[in-house]
Amino acid sequence: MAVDPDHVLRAAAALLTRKSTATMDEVAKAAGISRATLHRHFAGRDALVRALESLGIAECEAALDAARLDDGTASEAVRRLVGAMEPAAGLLGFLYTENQLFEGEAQNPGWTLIDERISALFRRGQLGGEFRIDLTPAWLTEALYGLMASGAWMVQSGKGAPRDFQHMIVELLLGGALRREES
Amino acid sequence: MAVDPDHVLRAAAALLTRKSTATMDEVAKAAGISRATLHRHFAGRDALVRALESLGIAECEAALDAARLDDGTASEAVRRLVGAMEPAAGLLGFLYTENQLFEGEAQNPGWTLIDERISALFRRGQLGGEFRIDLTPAWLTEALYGLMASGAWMVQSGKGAPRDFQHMIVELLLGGALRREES
DNA sequence: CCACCATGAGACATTGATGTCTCATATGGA
DNA sequence: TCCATATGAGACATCAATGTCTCATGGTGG
Repeated sequence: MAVDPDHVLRAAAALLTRKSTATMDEVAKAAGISRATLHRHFAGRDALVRALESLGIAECEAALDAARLDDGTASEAVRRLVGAMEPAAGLLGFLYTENQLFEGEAQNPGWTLIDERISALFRRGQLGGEFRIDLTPAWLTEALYGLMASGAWMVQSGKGAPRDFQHMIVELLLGGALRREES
Repeated sequence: MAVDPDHVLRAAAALLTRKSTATMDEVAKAAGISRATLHRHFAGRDALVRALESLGIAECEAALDAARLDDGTASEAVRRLVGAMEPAAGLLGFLYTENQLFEGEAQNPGWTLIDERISALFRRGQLGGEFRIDLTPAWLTEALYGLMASGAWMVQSGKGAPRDFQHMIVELLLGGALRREES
């Protein structure tokens, strides 16, 4: 009888990931509940998006924890991170574009934390001589987001296989497109 | 007296790039004309977006032509392409996200042409032994879009300098984050 | 079995954007 | 100068989404 708010959020995320302009009615249908009930749990579209943002932040942090960014080489950590974030990639893409609208409003500080943890990973790789130093950690972080969004889009549109997601992103992000002799 | 439709389009592109949900009223104000006049030139929001899409396609094709993708090494061609597309990167980012809404409707065939030209460039690099072959041209193309969108976002939000745009994208796309002995 | 409570369905007003219309004005050309 | 045309300003109806409300229902716990 009782609606599971988490299930509703996941359904909303799945729908809004594909169609970011879906109405509350469509979200409710996607979650298998009525619009009235949806509105009882989330006071409005803003509240829903904020809840999705919190969910996205939580999943990112869980992925960051699971990836153990301080263990092993930075490259291995990046690979683990991409793999751990794959399930949340679609949601991340939605929030990534959606947050550009919140111009005036303050950005959720959770993102800053996440940015800093990922930037720290790239910085660790640079200090350890593993990563090149002419690309800033901030850019590498942003590029990781962009590549994950592109990867999620490719998988979602059927242009790429889900099993290639991690490989595509990590290989391009770390190795680049150029063919190397040594490898 | 006569309104320059191209000027209106550029103003609309500049605004919608920053705020993709801007109303027709805001677009009109940004272009310095009244909403009535805006509506006289573009029969509605759909028509406006379609016109922007045509503009984006035209600018992309112009950039592709200017970059002379068949000349020199593929790497050099990629570098020229990114530089040539930089002015249109913001508009591209807008259309890239906006077009995800056109689910049912057919995608403008112009994009397919552009995709194919860029894919062909990456394929040329692979056949010439310049690019690695474990990353598909389709993925490299998509990644290029994603990185350009991220780069445009960084520049636009003030987190990155415009003069670094081309370098950031090309170096990451081609060389990757890993430090190389040979270079 | 009964009371309770969450839900579903739908009506309703509100809001914001849109598209259309009219009219006054100003600009440019004949 | 005079006319044609494009524009600006604003009124107006329409539409879609939203938020709120009521009421009936069905499942659950006591």
